[in-house]
Amino acid sequence: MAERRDRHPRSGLTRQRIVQAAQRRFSLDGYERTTIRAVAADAEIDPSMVMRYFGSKEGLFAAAACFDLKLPDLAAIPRKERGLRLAQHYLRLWGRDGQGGGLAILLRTAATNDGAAQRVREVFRGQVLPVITAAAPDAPALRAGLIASQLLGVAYCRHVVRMPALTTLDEGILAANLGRTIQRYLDGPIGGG
Amino acid sequence: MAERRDRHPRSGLTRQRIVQAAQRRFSLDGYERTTIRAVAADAEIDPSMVMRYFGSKEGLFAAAACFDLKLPDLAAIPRKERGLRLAQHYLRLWGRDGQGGGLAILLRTAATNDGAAQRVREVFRGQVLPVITAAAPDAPALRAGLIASQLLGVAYCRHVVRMPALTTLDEGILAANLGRTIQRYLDGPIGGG
DNA sequence: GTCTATAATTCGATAGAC
DNA sequence: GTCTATCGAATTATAGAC
Repeated sequence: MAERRDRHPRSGLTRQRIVQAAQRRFSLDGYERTTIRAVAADAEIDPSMVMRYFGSKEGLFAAAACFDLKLPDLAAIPRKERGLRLAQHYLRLWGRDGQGGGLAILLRTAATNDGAAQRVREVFRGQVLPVITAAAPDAPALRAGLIASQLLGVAYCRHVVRMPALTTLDEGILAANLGRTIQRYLDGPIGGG
Repeated sequence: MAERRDRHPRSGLTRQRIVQAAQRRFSLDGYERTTIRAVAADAEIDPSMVMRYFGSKEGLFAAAACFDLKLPDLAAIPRKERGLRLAQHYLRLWGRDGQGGGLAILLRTAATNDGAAQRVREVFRGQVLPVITAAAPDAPALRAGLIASQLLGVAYCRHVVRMPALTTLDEGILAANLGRTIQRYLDGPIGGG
């Protein structure tokens, strides 16, 4: 169904370019400052085409903001290495472009858009929590919440606020420190004492 | 100079009410979604008064977003208690209203406003970094950066995204876990190994 | 499928009466 | 000091020609 080039151009390519441009804009500017006009200009098509394909600005955002953390199965990783591996996976996910394959969209947009904040909660509940629960059946929500707070905080400092103390940091050193923290959140003592 | 009530009302009270309303709006809605009209409505005055007092929307934001972390002097705290004390101080700063005495303004607004992001960097450089440097002269920027990432991440998850895993959490347990993490970021091994 | 033109809002900012 | 009225610009969204 994706092979036919006769008759209608099938619009798949245009749609893809709009989504890519939208991801760039949303991740750099957030929801309200991103305009359909700017997205259309980036995609080199007419603004009204965006409306035709996605109905509204919210529809465009929904199409641009579906993401997958691709978290590894912790059961397949030696117990003592899980923290470091999670940290490395997370940092690699963000890559060097600072967009995190689109993760910056949620991180930035969730600050002012309720729909995006809900998406972040869904990603946590649907992707992070199950993985942590499988590895640490006791108090998984607490452990997962602590891990999420540390990892989201790192992304916030590096890619949203762009603190020099974090952006100029060697990624190996950062991974090692985050790894130790996450390791303790994973299997360390967690109770009130 | 604050005693005279004759002649002009001196405007101090009106100004104060505008700033309070602006802090509420900015912290709840972020920068772009906050309108001067809405701030004026909350303050129960005319929108044009906001312009008269603060010149522009940016001027209003600048007046509403000057904050002080009031960090304690770590030298006066026993070495082993510093992490926990910092965590407790930070959580208390946010209080139970979830606005953090205005801290939510920066946290939320920095996501889409460059000026606010710069403010956050200044708060880090001017308030956090010096305190950490005094307590941990080796690699203070790295240690301070890690601490900031964990604490900003907690605030982001609790008060911006409102993750249930963090919002329903007992504050004592949260403080204990953050305290241990910060303590290691403060005086633990930090290098690449 | 693509683009032009424009409707309908909304907002920041200004001018000026009182 | 305070408020009414309004300008000018920008935005989302729609209607319709090609």
